[in-house]
Amino acid sequence: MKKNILIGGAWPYANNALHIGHLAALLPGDVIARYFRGCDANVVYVSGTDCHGTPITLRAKKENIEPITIASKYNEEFKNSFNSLDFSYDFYSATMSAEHKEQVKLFYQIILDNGYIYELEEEQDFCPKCNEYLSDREIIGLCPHCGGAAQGDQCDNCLAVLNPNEIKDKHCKTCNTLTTIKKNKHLYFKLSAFQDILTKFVNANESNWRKNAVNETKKYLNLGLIDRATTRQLNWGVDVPVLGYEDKKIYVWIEAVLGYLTASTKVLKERNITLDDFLTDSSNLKTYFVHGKDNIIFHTIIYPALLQAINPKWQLPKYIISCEYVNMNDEKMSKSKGNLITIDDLVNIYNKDTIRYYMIANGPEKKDINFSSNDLIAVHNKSLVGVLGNFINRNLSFINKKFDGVITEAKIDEEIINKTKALYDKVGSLIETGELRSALENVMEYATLGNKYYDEKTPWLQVKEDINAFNETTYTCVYIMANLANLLNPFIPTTANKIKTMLNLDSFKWEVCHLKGNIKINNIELLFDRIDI
RNA sequence: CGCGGGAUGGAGCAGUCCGGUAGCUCGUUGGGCUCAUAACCCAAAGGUCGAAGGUUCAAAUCCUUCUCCCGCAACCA
Repeated sequence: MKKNILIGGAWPYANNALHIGHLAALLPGDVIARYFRGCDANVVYVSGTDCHGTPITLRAKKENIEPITIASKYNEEFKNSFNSLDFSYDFYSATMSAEHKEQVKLFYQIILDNGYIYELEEEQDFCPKCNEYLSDREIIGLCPHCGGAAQGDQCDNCLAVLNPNEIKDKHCKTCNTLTTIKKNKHLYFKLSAFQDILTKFVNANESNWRKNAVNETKKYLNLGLIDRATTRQLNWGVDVPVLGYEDKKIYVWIEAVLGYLTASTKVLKERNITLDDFLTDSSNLKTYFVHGKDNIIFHTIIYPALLQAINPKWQLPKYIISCEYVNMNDEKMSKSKGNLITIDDLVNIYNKDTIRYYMIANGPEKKDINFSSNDLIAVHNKSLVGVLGNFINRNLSFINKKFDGVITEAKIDEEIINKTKALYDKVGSLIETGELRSALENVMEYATLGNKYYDEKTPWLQVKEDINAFNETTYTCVYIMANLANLLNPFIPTTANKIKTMLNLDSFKWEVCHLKGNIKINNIELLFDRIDI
């Protein structure tokens, strides 16, 4: 029976271009997806654009355009950016799509029917001039502690975290009118009902989650979960399927994470599998969620609680692959500092596999990393040109010159065969646990081994003295190349494909590639060009 | 006591969860090779793993205390 694998990449928010931080956070998902496809698993790799929410509506208001214009623009941009780096989503969705909205409403109804949503009337800030209820971030006022300017739930002056109700002298951020208080009703999700089950859930998965995810989740659980509003006073989002809530929408963080389910449903439908079967069959299913550290609790608390509320039999996230941050020269990346590098910036300058390689080999798996283009170039020249590219090129160009591109079948070195077999297991299990840096490092050591082997055997002498020995050396090296292609495919697929094409070999499998017969090399090309600074 | 992250040869980092001869890349020095994109291979020098205590046969790794550095409006992985 085929393994079922669900991989959810975080849904980028349609308000700014994708940058290298997104890349670092999301790329592991693609590596894992490609790996499991190589293992012949039933992989469902989904993501999409998060289109709703307050920031987009505020921006639309400011620029005097419709929110959908902004969301559509970024949605198209995101798709192009992901494509340019070979992301292999089975489906890349968008929360503004009709399918998503419809299905979210159904899920909402189920949660409601299961008794996890209740109505609460409370007082909310209201701007009489705009005639609108105001969210925290639409309010400016004075800090009750220091008297400084406070925005939303935080004081800019003394950095205190405030209860929005205690802010003094509140004004509407848009029109600066003094706010009034008006009663408003919202629908709340009984998150607190899941305190125990989520606590057990974290403890049970501690070894499969990144450390930051475990710590962050426990922190929130220790504070005690509190119920959260599922509705927002907005006109851009998913309708609330309840009478009397026509002027509100479902809160983004409730609706967006359900995108994993709505997008998966679409993929599974094409394969004639129901979402229910897929998620219920826990012994055969592994689920991965891939995102940045600021997204942790939405994937370890909110989403699991929603799943439980919909169907307690469904598997909760098994692997949480939550990364740390990418900094620029020790400074936090930010738009206002102007040190933000977008994915498109990178793709315009560098080979896509160089970018993928660098972001995996130096990814922020356990702590923040510093990005610098000099570092990227150094890694490119050292690892991709010097080790990988050189190993393949020195072999093939020699064969091309001396033997017109024909590699004669010969005995493959036993020791190399054994090492190769072991490598698939080792790298495979590292990928499965999300340790991609280490996985890739192991693969590259294999290429280094190739160079070492070549030097020790001195085929340039063997060719004159002992043609049998020469053929064995060369055939063994080609064997290493063929397996390198397999092993590298999850990480740098374009390059892996080039290797296979040069060797006239076909598809990728996560298993030892045995060679047979003579091999005719296709016209060889350099895998990577050296970058001179 | 606000929260979080960090401190490992000259530089940048891995190893810390699951204790067992301190590892990688760059740089430096010397050697090898000439198949290869001044690429590749070998070797040497260089660290009491921020400090102090503790646990242990054994600590960079576990526990306690301390010092120093960095991030924490918004955008945002």
